[in-house]
Amino acid sequence: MAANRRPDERLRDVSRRMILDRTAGLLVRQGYGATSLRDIAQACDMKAGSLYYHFESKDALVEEIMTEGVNRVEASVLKALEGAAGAPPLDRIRIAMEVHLKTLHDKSDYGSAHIRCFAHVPADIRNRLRSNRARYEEVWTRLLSEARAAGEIAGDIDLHTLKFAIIGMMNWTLEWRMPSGLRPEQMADQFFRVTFDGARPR
Amino acid sequence: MAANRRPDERLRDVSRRMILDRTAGLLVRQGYGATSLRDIAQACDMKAGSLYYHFESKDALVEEIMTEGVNRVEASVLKALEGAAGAPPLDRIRIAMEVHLKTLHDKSDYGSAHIRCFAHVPADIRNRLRSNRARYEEVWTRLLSEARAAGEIAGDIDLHTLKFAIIGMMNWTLEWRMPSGLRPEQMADQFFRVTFDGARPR
DNA sequence: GCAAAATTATAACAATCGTTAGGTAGAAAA
DNA sequence: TTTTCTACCTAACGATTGTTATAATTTTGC
Repeated sequence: MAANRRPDERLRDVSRRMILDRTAGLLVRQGYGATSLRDIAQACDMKAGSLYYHFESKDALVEEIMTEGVNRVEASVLKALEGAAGAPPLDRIRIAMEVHLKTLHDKSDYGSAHIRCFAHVPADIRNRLRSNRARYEEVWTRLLSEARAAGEIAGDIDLHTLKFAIIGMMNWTLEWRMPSGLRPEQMADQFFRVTFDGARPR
Repeated sequence: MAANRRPDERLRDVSRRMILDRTAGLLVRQGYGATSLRDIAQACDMKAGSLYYHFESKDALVEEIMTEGVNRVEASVLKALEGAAGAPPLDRIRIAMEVHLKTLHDKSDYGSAHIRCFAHVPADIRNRLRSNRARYEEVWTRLLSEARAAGEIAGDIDLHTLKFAIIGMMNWTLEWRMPSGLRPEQMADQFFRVTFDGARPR
């Protein structure tokens, strides 16, 4: 297969990226256990054995996808926050929400694969992924701490719970099945409004 | 194995319940794909073939657990709501939150198994489970509609999004790994406060 | 165009999967 | 006691799993 590719990138890299991309899609739709190497190979127009030229094992392939899943979200959020360095804490939080949701719902499946498969992946992988998760969660811990320091969060709100509430409602959007038609920016807007202003009329 | 049992319940029922209970635990911890019938049998001090005396197939066993998962949560919530029939809409929502969280975090694993495994279970099972989910979600749709009718929810809040936000943050508590030490009632309290009053100081 | 290197295919392996048929031990019923 | 039924076991089945060694095929460098 002679795919179009820039002369400076090796076929190796193209195939490797394709395998990662398509496997991520299968992981999201079928889960870790139900996605066999033969499924993956078929999705890549290859044979199962050939995958071992690119990856040491199925688990190594899956782990790379899931690690990249968190890393992509974190990188997007951090980049957006750099662009809003001096902004008020609550604005920064709203931006982080929007970027998190946008990244989760873009056409790539890395972030979704991480969220969907985390609980079902072998224990040793899961343990290594935990540190990734923890590192990204610290971004939110920091955002919320800054908002509190600025007096923007009431004293009786537990920041730890608030962090999980925000992350939880965002990640759960992957379970939305209906044709909600809501775009990530609109979700972020609603989520921000609910979380900080409250659903009650003021 | 002659376990203690009331004379009017057959050993059949006891074993069946034990299989359901322990399989639910395995599903939560390992996922659908990684939980084999031999795993299940071992957890029940039985052999794999014997499971077919009680269940028609692995999928029938799993489906029963996951169906019961939603049904238990729904039944608990509905019962609690009956007990608070005349209460203000927002109080009823707070009660529903508390019971939902309590049921998810009690010692049985049916609800958690449903949430954890839904995305990875065979498609035909998932399709049948969808109607269960939908029926329970209607409880929340109704709760929120009543609150809006009572003027307790601001006009620019999308009820559909709010519903998923609440359910999402509650179900995501299953992913909390840390020793948060927070009891379900405290989670419910925090979630209710954030969702309806907002994290901002008033 | 030719040799070397890079990439994929082939074909099998041991292990494990869900499932089934037939057998067995013990309790209940007669 | 004898018979019947209940609950489980044994042992295997075909299919599928991740994985590997080896062979075939492209692609690249000269």
